[in-house]
Amino acid sequence: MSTKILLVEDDPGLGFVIKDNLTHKQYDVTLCTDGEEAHRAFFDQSFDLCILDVMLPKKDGFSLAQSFRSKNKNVPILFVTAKGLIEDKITGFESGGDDYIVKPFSMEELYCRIEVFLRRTSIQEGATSFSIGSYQFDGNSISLSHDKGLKTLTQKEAEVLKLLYNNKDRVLKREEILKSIWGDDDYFMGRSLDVFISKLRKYLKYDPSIQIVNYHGVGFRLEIR
Amino acid sequence: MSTKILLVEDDPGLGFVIKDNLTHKQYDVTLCTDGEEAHRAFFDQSFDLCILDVMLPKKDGFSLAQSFRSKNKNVPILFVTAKGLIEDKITGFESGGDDYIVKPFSMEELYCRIEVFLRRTSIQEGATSFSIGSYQFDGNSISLSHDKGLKTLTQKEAEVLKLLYNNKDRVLKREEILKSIWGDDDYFMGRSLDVFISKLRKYLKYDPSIQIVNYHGVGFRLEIR
DNA sequence: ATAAGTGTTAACAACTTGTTAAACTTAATT
DNA sequence: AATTAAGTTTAACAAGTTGTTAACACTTAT
Repeated sequence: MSTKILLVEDDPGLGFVIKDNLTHKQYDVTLCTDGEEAHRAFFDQSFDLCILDVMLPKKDGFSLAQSFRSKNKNVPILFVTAKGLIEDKITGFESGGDDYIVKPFSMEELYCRIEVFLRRTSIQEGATSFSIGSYQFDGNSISLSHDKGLKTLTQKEAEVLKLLYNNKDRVLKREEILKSIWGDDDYFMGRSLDVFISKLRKYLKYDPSIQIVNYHGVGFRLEIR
Repeated sequence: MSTKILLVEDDPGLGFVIKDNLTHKQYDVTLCTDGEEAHRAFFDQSFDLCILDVMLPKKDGFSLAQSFRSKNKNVPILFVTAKGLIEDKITGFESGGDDYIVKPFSMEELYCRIEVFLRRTSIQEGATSFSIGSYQFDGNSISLSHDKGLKTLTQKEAEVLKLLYNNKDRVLKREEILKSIWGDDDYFMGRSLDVFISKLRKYLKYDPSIQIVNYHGVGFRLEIR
């Protein structure tokens, strides 16, 4: 299934060009030319990514984004802005995963941004329930079950475990984990992460084929043999 | 070690302001006011990112970028352009990882771009893997594998090996290696480098067609026959 | 022949990580 | 409003890893 993109752009010419280009790149693009139409589309369907022009006729991109968030806290939103009303608002909004692009931009640039953006968020998403060795993680009750018993994880324990699981094929840099879960990266957050790794190892100790391996000075990798 | 940025901007006032701002953000900025100076700096040291004004007195930003690429095919370059000569040329250049920013821009915006940019390239970098003779280097787990076994390298060992590999067609000056990996160049760092070369040779000894050759008084070159 | 540059090893200092426990924060309950 | 409880962060210390330095042997250039 292809990636669904909601594109909101009031200039019909530009909107068409962008949609056309992205469609050729195999994205499934829905184009809306005003805020209300976009609102309906968003609450009607589900999208992997939204591209919002900040300056729209009735409802501006920011308030639109705000209402999107009430349905889905995680949709990545890429704002399109003209020079001028840039950062103050954008950085203020900054719902974590969002990004922006300044007009005029090339299609190539837009395409790059989208790719980077989707990769970034897909890393975080991934499966919500999964089996890991002889354990079973249920993303709904955020609990780990095993013959030996069931342990309900805390929110953060679950986030760390999910992130590790969704990247079990590679080494996650400490910085990546911290930015992704703690939102920032300082010495104490780093120590906090170590505490969580320590806890997770304890929870997972009944299956020695599961190892959270440290790469000194780099980060961690979940290995399941 | 902080991120090294080469900033090329002919307007001394603007150049100073940008440098000053970025310096406060903990970047290590080298400012050049013309193309020739920039060229020297680039071939003398090594940078994590270049910010090039497109309109420069003698040599314009694009041809400068082209010559930068002859030394290093991977440096991310952020072009600064004035309104007008934007996309056609830029998209034409399109060396993959490059980006551009339109004047006038705010420091905040520049800062955002740099961050996104560096994050993008650092994610790609980590995954650098290559085969070297009968060895395989995995940039993710920073390990060297061979029939004879697997050796996980340290961060610095991996950095030195990667640098050598990426420049296997030429002699790397000691100074270049030191500035690039140690960030500076003094007697003891030089001795430290020798220790690392020694270690790498030991790790690579099972394939005699791989040689780290010393060029007396100059530097090293990785040769794979 | 001499001085400067390089190869190698090993000891030590600096830093990173693992772990436990105490301190703090927040939200719910009495 | 005070008490409890759960979750997270900070502190402390032990253990492990890495980078630098010093020392000495060897090589290259003058």
